[in-house]
Amino acid sequence: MEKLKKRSGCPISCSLDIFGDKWSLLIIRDMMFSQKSTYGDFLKSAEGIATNILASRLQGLEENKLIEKLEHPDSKAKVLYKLTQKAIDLLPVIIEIHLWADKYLAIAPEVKAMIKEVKKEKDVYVKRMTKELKKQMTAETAISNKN
Amino acid sequence: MEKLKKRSGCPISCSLDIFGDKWSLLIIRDMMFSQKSTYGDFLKSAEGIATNILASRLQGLEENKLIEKLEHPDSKAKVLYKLTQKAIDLLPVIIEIHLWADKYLAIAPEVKAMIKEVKKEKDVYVKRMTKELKKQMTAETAISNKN
DNA sequence: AAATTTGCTTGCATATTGCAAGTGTAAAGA
DNA sequence: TCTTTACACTTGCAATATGCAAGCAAATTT
Repeated sequence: MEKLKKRSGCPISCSLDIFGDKWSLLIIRDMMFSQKSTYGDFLKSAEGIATNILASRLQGLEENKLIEKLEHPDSKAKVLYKLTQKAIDLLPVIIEIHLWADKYLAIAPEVKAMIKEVKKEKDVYVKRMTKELKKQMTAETAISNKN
Repeated sequence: MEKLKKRSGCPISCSLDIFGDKWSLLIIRDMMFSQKSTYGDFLKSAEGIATNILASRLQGLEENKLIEKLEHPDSKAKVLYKLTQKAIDLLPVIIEIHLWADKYLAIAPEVKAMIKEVKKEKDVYVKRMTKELKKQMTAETAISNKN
């Protein structure tokens, strides 16, 4: 259980209160770029998140309306996590981090193709990707509405 | 003392390893937008960082070459912290966070003017601001070179 | 010479993280 | 049907990080 404390009215501070940790943006990244959508999917990611931390981050993201829990079409045992528009709109932030990292850090070769594409036409890329994510978003309905 | 562990080759993950916490970006924000440059300045910020945390974050930022320690022109008792180009190039990330926060969070009225300006002409704003920060950057010389 | 400013460090209580193991329900296999 | 297995967590506990208050040394001011 995390507290929804607001340290100030600063937009950066408020934003960091929501996703300013080492894991939240990685979950969103997985959902945006790797079509991951279940608890098990997130556990498989390279960084190796602990199960309890994943649970707590998913809860935080849901509380902050960045993700929604859906019933999985394949099985009742599974839970399908979906990005909200609020999270999709973090794409520009995530893209800018990519560009910065590309400039200053040593990054894995497999992501360089995407970054190259972004560098060519950033706005076009963001718009296209946003549209695509929105399409995925509107595909199913939430179970949390049933409560 | 923080460890420089890299969880993966992902640009987001690597970036979060550097500034993915609740304080680092706030220090950079203070240096970018409020001309803060000393330890005492950072302590005065609205969010209320603890002295030991501030010291540890400044050290981390320096280790990651986002800031440099300079001797303060006014006094030997003071230390002047300065942004590097690497940190200045985080401006687009910070701007995008502002835009996202403006859309989804309740933010203080005093920052709305700046956001409005950004929304009008983002690229122009970023370029102008970057130039200005760079000008400030090239004004003094580092003391860490003396070691 | 004494008091104050400045930039930290130190000690300690509390909170968060990470790891390993366990739990409950649903689905799949025998 | 009975038994595994899959899945999404929860729990306990050790390790680490954070937050608060106090302390401290060097530089500056009074």
